Amino acid sequence: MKFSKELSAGYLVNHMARLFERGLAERIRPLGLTPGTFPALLELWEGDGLTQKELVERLDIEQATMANTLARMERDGLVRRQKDEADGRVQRIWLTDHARGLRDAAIEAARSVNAETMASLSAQEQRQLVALMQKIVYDDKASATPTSSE
Amino acid sequence: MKFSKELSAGYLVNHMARLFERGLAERIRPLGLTPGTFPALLELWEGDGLTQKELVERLDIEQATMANTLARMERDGLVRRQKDEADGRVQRIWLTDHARGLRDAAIEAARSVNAETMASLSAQEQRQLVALMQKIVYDDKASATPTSSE
DNA sequence: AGCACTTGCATAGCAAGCTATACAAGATTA
DNA sequence: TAATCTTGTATAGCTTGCTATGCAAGTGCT
Repeated sequence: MKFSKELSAGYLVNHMARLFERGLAERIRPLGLTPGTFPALLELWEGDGLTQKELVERLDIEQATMANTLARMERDGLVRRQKDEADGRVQRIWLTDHARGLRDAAIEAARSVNAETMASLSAQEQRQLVALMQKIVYDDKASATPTSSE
Repeated sequence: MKFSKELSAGYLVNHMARLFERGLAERIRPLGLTPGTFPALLELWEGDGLTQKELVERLDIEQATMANTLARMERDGLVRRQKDEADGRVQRIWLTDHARGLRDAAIEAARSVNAETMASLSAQEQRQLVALMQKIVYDDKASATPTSSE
């Protein structure tokens, strides 16, 4: 029974994800950011005051992972967590001015990482790749929310 | 300046890699395996007695990461490390009988994860995706050995 | 032989993912 | 109202990635 890593989607996607993450880490390090905070920052830059639960749902990250990421972000002066006065369990997440100020440079960094890491593909191939990945990521999530059971 | 995570290759590839990894973890847990050992196992199943350095080069993993992964694999009875008698610095990695016996089931698990995670794509789209990822992963490595600049 | 340089691996320490579990605040219900 | 269930976060402990650093074993030079 043969199995070639060069043909395995799982193997390739892991390797590819590491390439992107290394590139991003390198580029946002000067900003004092790390890759793990990026998804949360993207959401919060769109509009903060979200709860942890909202972030978890939007990013498909485990709650415990998000709690830790937010703790690091707070430690590093990127967010503040404020108790919701209506519901004492809820912590709403607010960006600091500092985090707000990093937005443009961070997004420019992400753009350039995307461009460089995909430089071996033509523009059309890049669009194809993105479209295929979207199908997997979003269809997969949909099928994880069954209509009948649960 | 807009930036949509749904269109960002870096964001998508990270998300997709987590989907594959979760699927694989679930399926190989009954075998006592974890996803991080998989690349090394694939190489060693092809032929063991490799050095740590050889694994590092073939898998594009940092040396320290590989050292830790191999230590866990040894702890879990998957490999043995034996000093090379020609060169006292080198540790050659040998699979245990137990690890050898896991091969078929593990590869079957990987195959089924690949199939299920990509189930929202047609067979042709799956081939396309793999081809595009190969271009990025292997061209990228090539271009990291520049001929002229940098 | 003795010195510095290189090479192969290990260790420390951190980020970011996961599961399992704890716990306090709300909601429900007998 | 009191007991129980649910919900939102936090914490513990693990894996897997990374950088930086240490160190012992080879290699080369003089």
